Amino acid sequence: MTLRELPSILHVDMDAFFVSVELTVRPELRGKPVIVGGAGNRGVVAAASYAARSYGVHSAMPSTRARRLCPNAIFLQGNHALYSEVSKRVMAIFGRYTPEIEPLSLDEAFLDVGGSLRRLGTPEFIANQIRDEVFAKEGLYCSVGGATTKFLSKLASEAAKPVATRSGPKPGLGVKIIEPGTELAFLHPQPVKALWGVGKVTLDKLQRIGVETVGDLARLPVETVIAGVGKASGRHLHELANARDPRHVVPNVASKSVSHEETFASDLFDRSALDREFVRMADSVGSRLRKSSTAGRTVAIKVRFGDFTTITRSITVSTPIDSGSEIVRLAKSLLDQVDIGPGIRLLGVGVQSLTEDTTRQLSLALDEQPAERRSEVDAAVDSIRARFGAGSIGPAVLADSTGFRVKQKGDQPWGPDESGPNE
DNA sequence: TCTGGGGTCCTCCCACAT
DNA sequence: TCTGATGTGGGAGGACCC
Repeated sequence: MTLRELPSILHVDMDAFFVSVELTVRPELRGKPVIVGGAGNRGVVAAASYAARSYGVHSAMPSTRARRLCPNAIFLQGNHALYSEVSKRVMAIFGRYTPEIEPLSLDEAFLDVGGSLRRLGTPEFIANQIRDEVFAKEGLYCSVGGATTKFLSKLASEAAKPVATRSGPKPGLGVKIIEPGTELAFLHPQPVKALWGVGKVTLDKLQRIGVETVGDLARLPVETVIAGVGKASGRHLHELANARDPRHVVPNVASKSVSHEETFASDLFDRSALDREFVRMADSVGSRLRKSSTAGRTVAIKVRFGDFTTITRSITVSTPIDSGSEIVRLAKSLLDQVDIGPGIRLLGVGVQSLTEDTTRQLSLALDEQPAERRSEVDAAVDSIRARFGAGSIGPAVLADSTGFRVKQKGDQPWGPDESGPNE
């Protein structure tokens, strides 16, 4: 086998990442059922220790249910900034093995080590080195999968993970490499739910045409799959089921949107309260856009009512914007068209159609602050925050006795706490 | 059971331009 | 000038991912 044919795409997945990071700073919780997530009635589980998982708790589960399943679970609110910092250090470790890194989230990434094989050794050797180094430097375990395609390497890392059983966690392989020629033997017995892109709805559709395993799907004519689940998804899933996945590892993928949304501890009925939330969220979105030197032309709002029905409204303008006040103005105009009578459970605002062109439109409206003046103000605010912290300055409407209650990414990541409405 | 937050991508519909 | 086909962009909703 030549170097080119080796399974050089690795997928590295941290094991129970958020919980494991917490345990490095709170070792007294080791072995206990620990849950990172929203502890309030509207919260969800973001990560569960293997001890908690043995009670049936898993991520994305409503916290109320998790508490019922595991009454002695220890809930931690989570520390997004810390996880983000640890994640950066872990990614830097990956960088010692290859520059071709595509992070998927804080706790997982694809690595193409094809260019490092001659220097460092086989994919399996590199995978083991990465595991050892991450554990030695950060005290965290990860599972690594290797294959000739991204999708298979992801499935392989899944197969290498520890498993929670009633009698406690069972260690996994740690590293699983799918050798060329054995792909279909590995893939076809798996449940079709294992395919990337098969969720509840698609699973129902596939089951209706008699598909239970990946092998079942692979053996069907592609036209049958397309008739069952639609064109794009049908073609894509059929390719994956036959172990064909041409996607490459792409480092530095630019974001396509920036948004902030929040579920309130109790539904809001008051438009002025919702407007204040918009100011807070838009301030955060604008600040993140400017930090990444991007701006966007489309402002979208998301509204979820008390009965969980969700609507979105959006508006596209001719010139990219990155200023909180402009985002608020457009978001409010969108919300004005919505009947808030039933009560609002969640409110969100985001900016899409991002571009690096932050050229500003000169304002023609007499009652508005000119755009060029606004950008000077934003720049001043950004530099004050960089020096004195996020809460040192903000829109006047957000001021209280303790400073400015500005929003930052990950402030309230897994639902509102128990302390009542977010006011 | 009762459902978070931050994203991406797809589909459908509509308006408009060619 | 009218009509239909086609492409494109915007808007909305939904599925899915971690």
